[in-house]
Amino acid sequence: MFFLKALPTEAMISRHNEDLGPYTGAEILSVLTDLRRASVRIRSVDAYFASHGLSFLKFMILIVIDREDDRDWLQYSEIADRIDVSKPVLTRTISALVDDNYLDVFGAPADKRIKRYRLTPSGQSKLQGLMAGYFSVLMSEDNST
Amino acid sequence: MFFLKALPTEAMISRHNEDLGPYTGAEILSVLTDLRRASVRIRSVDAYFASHGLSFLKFMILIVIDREDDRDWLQYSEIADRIDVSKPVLTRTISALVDDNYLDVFGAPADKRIKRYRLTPSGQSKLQGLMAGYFSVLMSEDNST
DNA sequence: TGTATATACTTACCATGATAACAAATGGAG
DNA sequence: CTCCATTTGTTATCATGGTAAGTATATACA
Repeated sequence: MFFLKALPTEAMISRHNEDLGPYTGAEILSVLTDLRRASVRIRSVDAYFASHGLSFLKFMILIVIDREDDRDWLQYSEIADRIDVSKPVLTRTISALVDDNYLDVFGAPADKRIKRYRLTPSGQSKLQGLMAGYFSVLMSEDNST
Repeated sequence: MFFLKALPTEAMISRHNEDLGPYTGAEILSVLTDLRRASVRIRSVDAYFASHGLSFLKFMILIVIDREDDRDWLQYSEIADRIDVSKPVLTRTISALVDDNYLDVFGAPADKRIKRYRLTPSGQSKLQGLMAGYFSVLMSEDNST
């Protein structure tokens, strides 16, 4: 995600008077400000995971498996149910995690279509090593600009 | 941007006690909730522009040129100064806008390196036609999920 | 039992973001 | 004037998001 470096002023927004509908320039500016703040935060988080050889999505996949209480695995469709990303992207990203030895695949005895995934020891320690930094980056206010 | 369909509960977060640093589970959940809301909003905005044959970035480029008070054009480096996107992406996206006849290119007499861009009449009317819907989509709360 | 439908996951292809490295033109120091 | 640093914008290549359509297996029902 990218964004405007300088948000419009309230005056600039209000110039579009005819198009504002029921909203005031101040309300719109407030939403834009929130969006920009979020987009900066998302960038920091992405950069954090990239600097550790992962992506946010890869981290998400690891964490939803790890988070499961009664089992140490999830199958593809369960991961898809928990993360709002397209299936082809999920397939590709899970494959990369398997290639990197963070996940193990195994089948379901009763249904040959199903693939199940479990964290490897390497995946577990990778995930543990990322958590503190993740919370720290997630919560840190933007200092750039 | 994608995101978790169901955010972690505060209890799940608090389970990472050792890694939370100075933050409480509730504070972290609040930031995650904001991020998720922003990511949903960004998706709506992207979908709005996509349904009109543009992208948010293309819209941004048009609007920063349109917004200029004293001139009806900006040169490449000025656009780059106003939008926080990489230069190759900007080059590619501006080219697409020129190909679609929303922008005109012209040179600077004194410096052969410079390229300047101006909205075509088609670009102007496209932009005008998008504003009301943009504000509406931007401000609408999420109804899905 | 055999055929249609549904489920689980993949393949092919495209859009749009990034970085690294480059070419062309300008401008300043000697 | 010449050479070097700077400015302006592009090319090449990759990462990661999406949709449409496909394969393989399971299931339902006549």
